[in-house]
Amino acid sequence: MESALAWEYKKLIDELTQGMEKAMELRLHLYSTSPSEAQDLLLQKILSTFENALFILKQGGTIGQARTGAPTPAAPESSVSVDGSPKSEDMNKNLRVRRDHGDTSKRRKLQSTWTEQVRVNSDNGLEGPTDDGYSWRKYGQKDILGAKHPRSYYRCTYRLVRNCWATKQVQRSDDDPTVFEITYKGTHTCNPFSNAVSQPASPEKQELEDNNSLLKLKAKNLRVNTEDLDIKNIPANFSFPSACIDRENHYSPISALADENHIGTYSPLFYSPATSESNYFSASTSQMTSYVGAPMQHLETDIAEIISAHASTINSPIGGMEFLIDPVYLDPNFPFNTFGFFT
DNA sequence: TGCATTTGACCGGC
DNA sequence: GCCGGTCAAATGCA
Repeated sequence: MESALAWEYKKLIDELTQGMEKAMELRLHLYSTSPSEAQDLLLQKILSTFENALFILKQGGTIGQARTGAPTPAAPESSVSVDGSPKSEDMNKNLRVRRDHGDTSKRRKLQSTWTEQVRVNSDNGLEGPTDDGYSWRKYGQKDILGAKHPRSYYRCTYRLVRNCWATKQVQRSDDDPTVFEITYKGTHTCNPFSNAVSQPASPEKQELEDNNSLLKLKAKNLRVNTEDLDIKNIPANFSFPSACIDRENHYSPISALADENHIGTYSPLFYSPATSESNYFSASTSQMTSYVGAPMQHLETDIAEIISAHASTINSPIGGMEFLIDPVYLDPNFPFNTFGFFT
């Protein structure tokens, strides 16, 4: 009896996942023909419906708890530790200032984790898995015992400036080098509502805002990518716009990809070009930085101390909203007419 | 020059 | 003591 239920449960998830993947494919095709905003919105709603259903299933019906129960990102280790006093042993060694790993590991323990496998097509020169819509910065690589390939560690680019503690690990499969196992840890909080720092409008961003067809621009990028998928020598600097930036711009054409983080069951469809497994992500970071117009490293190192104390406070009510990036999730009172949101 | 990546060292858990 | 995960200085790149 239980096994039958389990089978039905699994079947249901499979079906929903398949439906979601097909919707994603449809979106991909749609973007190759410059979709209208209404079409895009409709697709987002379709995807959100699938996401909701999958999420509810996976959470055993405790969607509310799951959404709000996602670990609220803890504040950075404190403003003191960012530039803070080095530990004595460090002082005795090479003067490197280190953070309190204890807090980090505690936070990691609290974070939700899920894994997905992504196959890439090495024939067309794509050696890395997908750009999942977020902006990642690589912060480490390790040789793993028993693994043929090193594991790469990524964290959200906006970790400190927006207190977003999402990380992911990417490991190339031993058996099939075209398969990457991506482990996500934590959820993104780098949405527009959690702006701890108001980003100055860069010329590019202003141009985007002045240009009333941000959507078309995004679609154009998407179209370029889909075309490039069919050719070799894909421009190394191409990638999808980041969902973070999309959110910054109040637009999330790939929000479903972003939300896959909360589903983790279907394979993303968008592949980023890459030269190696260690740098295949976030080819769009420079592109995105141009949107943001903020020197991230400086923000991280210089402003982090300033904002870190406030970020948790600012973000705390937002932490539970990290699943709300799709309209379906949004509170009815959410200001859809916010500048640039679906406009 | 600014930013992302690389890489060796460090830390906590087991 | 080993190992995975993270940090941050050094390096590379546009």
